[in-house]
Amino acid sequence: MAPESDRKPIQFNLDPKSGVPYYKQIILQVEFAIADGRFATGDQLPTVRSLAVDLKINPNTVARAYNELEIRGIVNTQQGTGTFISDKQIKLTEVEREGMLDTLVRPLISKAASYGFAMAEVLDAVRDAYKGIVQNEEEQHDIL
Amino acid sequence: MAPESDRKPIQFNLDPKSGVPYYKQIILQVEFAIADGRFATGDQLPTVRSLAVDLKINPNTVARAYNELEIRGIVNTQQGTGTFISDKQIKLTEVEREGMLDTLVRPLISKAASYGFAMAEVLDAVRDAYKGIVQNEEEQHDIL
DNA sequence: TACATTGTACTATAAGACTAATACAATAGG
DNA sequence: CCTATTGTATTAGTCTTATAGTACAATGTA
Repeated sequence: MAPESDRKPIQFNLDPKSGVPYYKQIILQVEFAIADGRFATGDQLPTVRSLAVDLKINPNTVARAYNELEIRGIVNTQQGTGTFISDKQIKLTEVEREGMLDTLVRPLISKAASYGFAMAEVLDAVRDAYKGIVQNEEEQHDIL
Repeated sequence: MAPESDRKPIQFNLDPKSGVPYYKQIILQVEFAIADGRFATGDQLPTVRSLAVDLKINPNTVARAYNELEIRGIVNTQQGTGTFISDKQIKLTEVEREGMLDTLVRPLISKAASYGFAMAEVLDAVRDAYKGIVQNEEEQHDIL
């Protein structure tokens, strides 16, 4: 067989000492890989079993991560076939998008403000973080 | 001038169904009250016991919340006296501040990006959230 | 000192989170 | 159809979290 041996298969790795549960580490790595372009629409994720073997954990743990990703609409999964990055990168209404953003941003702001961070500082930090992500992108000019 | 007794004592309330643990709800409410000016430097928080009675929970749960707040440097606590909003609103070095912000911002960005939110959208959301907070402020050190 | 007020320590327990073992079910392809 | 491959379901074990009960210790003040 000529599998995807020529495509860099994306390196997952787990840090058992981090305190962050395995399934969450997987979710984060997938999210991040999408964000910086290492995963694109339609790409197949490693199979539940292969990734489980690779990471030396139980398949169920991988499955759980994939499941949450599917619930969030980030991946599509089909039994017998595999799990793939969602074609229609999240289908939310504008209202839902706003709400989602608010949900993500609000706790951050609450904490940042009580720590005395000025709005400008937070804005800069956000810009910096995005800069780090966009470095790998090529034809994703306007995410807007 | 208004002594503490007729200053609105800040209304705490808990939502048992939210899934968010009590002690975290208390922490968040204190953080938020600081952020929007309802708590200012030097203010005394309700005593462990009084708040426990008020919320109908165990004093230890309140104590835990106050403890975490103290660890973060947000309040000062003295046995026999009470718990107070920290005078020196967090004493972090610049390096620590940067690291802290990064820690707060990074997960947000990772998620926002994988949901397809553009940087500009996130920036707007941050501005909006800060606007909501600043409404109550008056002569508070300018958040720039 | 005496005492009321404040936070703290220790312990117990119930609930939930996390992972794994194992067996099941759907799909693709010969 | 078979069968290998994929994800799924069920169950259980272990650990951590969250809260409470109860007793202790420090502080301020008369």
